Amino acid sequence: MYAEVIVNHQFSKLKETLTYKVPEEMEIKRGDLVMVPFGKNTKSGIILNLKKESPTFDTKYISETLSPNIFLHEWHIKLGQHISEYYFCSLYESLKLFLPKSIWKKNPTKSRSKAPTPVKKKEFHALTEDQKKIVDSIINEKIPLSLIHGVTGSGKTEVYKNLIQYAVDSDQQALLLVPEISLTPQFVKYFKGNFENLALVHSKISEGEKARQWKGIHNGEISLVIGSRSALFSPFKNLGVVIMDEEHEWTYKQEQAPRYNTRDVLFEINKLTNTQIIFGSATPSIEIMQMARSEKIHLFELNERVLKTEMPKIEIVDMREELKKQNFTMFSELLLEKIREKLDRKEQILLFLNRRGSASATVCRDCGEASVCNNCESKLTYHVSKFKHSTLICHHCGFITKTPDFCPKCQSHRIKHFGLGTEKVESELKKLFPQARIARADRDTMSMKDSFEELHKNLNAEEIDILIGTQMIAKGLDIANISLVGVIMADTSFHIPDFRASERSFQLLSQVGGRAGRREKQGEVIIQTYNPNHCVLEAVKNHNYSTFYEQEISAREAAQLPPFSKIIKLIFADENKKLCAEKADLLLKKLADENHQTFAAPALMPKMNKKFYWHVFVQGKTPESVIKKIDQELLKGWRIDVDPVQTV
DNA sequence: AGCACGCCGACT
DNA sequence: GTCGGCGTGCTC
Repeated sequence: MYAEVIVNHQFSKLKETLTYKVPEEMEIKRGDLVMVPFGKNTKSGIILNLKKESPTFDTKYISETLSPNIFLHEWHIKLGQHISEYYFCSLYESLKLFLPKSIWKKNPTKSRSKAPTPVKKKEFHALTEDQKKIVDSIINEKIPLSLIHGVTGSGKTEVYKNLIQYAVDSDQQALLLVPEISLTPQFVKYFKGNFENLALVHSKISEGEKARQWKGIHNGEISLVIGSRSALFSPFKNLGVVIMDEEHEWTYKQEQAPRYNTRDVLFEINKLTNTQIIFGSATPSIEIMQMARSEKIHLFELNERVLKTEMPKIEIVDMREELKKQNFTMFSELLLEKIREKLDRKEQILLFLNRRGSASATVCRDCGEASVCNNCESKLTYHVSKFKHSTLICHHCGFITKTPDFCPKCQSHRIKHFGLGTEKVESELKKLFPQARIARADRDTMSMKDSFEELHKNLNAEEIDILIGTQMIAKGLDIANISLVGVIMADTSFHIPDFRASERSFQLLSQVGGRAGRREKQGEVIIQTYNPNHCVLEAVKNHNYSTFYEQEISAREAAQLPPFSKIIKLIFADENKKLCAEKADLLLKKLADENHQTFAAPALMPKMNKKFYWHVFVQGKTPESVIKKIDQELLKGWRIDVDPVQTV
């Protein structure tokens, strides 16, 4: 008996599967994990097929097998094959997604499994009529793919819980996907009372624990997995339902090879296993809403908040008018007035600015020289309070330097810091409201693992009056006493030259706004901007996803952008600037195809970490066919990003 | 990517 | 004859 084994070798000339002899006494089946001799070493491999015929060349024997207990199910292999074809990676690379490194270790991990502590099941909240309708139809009509479009606070989580409960009760496994690790603890807390055999799966879990979880999920002991996108590849034995919360989040796209998109992998899982898939979001991606509107997936709407509270009242403030009123600060009169009012009423305030640091540009006022990072060719950000001395930090590579006392070019002492960031907002606020307890949440203050949970705790205990933060405070905060959200400058995300800039802005602003007035108090949102007539702001103000969607989808159709076409982005990076441009030019010439648009451009951030970046785009109905025609030699060194989430 | 193999020149 | 330098090609 011979076996075709998917081996982790990196020789492009060699086939992906190598043929090995199966020893007489060894029991092997498709999907089994084995160790095989390769050259002088032993490599790990996965059995793809078995066959009787002897090949024409010499073969070696499989040296050992990790099975029978550890193996991949048929749908894992099928999914791996799909991913490898669709995302242009090797079979081993795609199947590796299912296999934590620790699974290959021979010594069986000591089962440190705590005996499942039987918990008294918490009472389920009674579902509202709307919630119940959704749960019932998904279960009774066995709807394969659904999108729940529900406003913030409409109780999507309770719907998820009921769907998961149903799957678990019918002896199936369930998967709940969340966009970020920092959001998992609160979900775990929420679900722990009801589901004992729960595993929390994400990339930061230790290798030993991963192996233990793997076995538990594989043999069916674990019935609910909560995790980030990598949890998709848990070895479920009998998966009944997958819920993908906050469907629109970009973190669902993997940015290293294989560059898969969670949403699209779920469609494939549904095809392969009939698992029911439920997407949930208050601001669904344009792509998924288009599928819902064209009835490729079922659409459910939850338009009312469970507690019947009103949606927050949103006001747009034109900052140009503030300038005319001689107000040169970053706070409009209205925002200051509201902050005072809320502080008086002992209510909490959230201020949002999607930029950290104190100033985004440092310029010499005599010669105009600006501080630029040598590794990245981008401007350095001025930080005052991060270290003992004020510093200039590169937000791309982490380069840090002391703020110069004089201009390195002309020795002038007249150095000015322009622009603003969260750190600056914090220091200004402290001057204006010295009595208020002010906290800041951005990558500079939240380095520690559980600071987010601690922040949540402090906010709940009302130990913070004003929280200022970057997009990390936009989601996940559910604080009863927050009644005011202020967006310091909404414009930061409008002008990014990406066709999804509007969509992203809409989602971000809606999400931040949703932090206000989540309980009985009426929430208020103040959005400061220099573009008060921007169509995104209009839609955000009126909580009107539909008008935003209509506008956006027709713009996409007119420009034949996704979902009306497909984009593949090819990336080349090298320390040699000229080589990048040449490579791009060469590839572009070969890719030329009358049915597809192709173009090349340096990346928006043309140099990062000493390397220059160039992009080549292929756009059309079937861009993959154009790429498949190109010979491998030419694609050497290029990274391929199918359905890129960023096109700059 | 290593590593063996083999072909050729230099040297005891 | 034989030692070693490096170019070539193989890894089931």
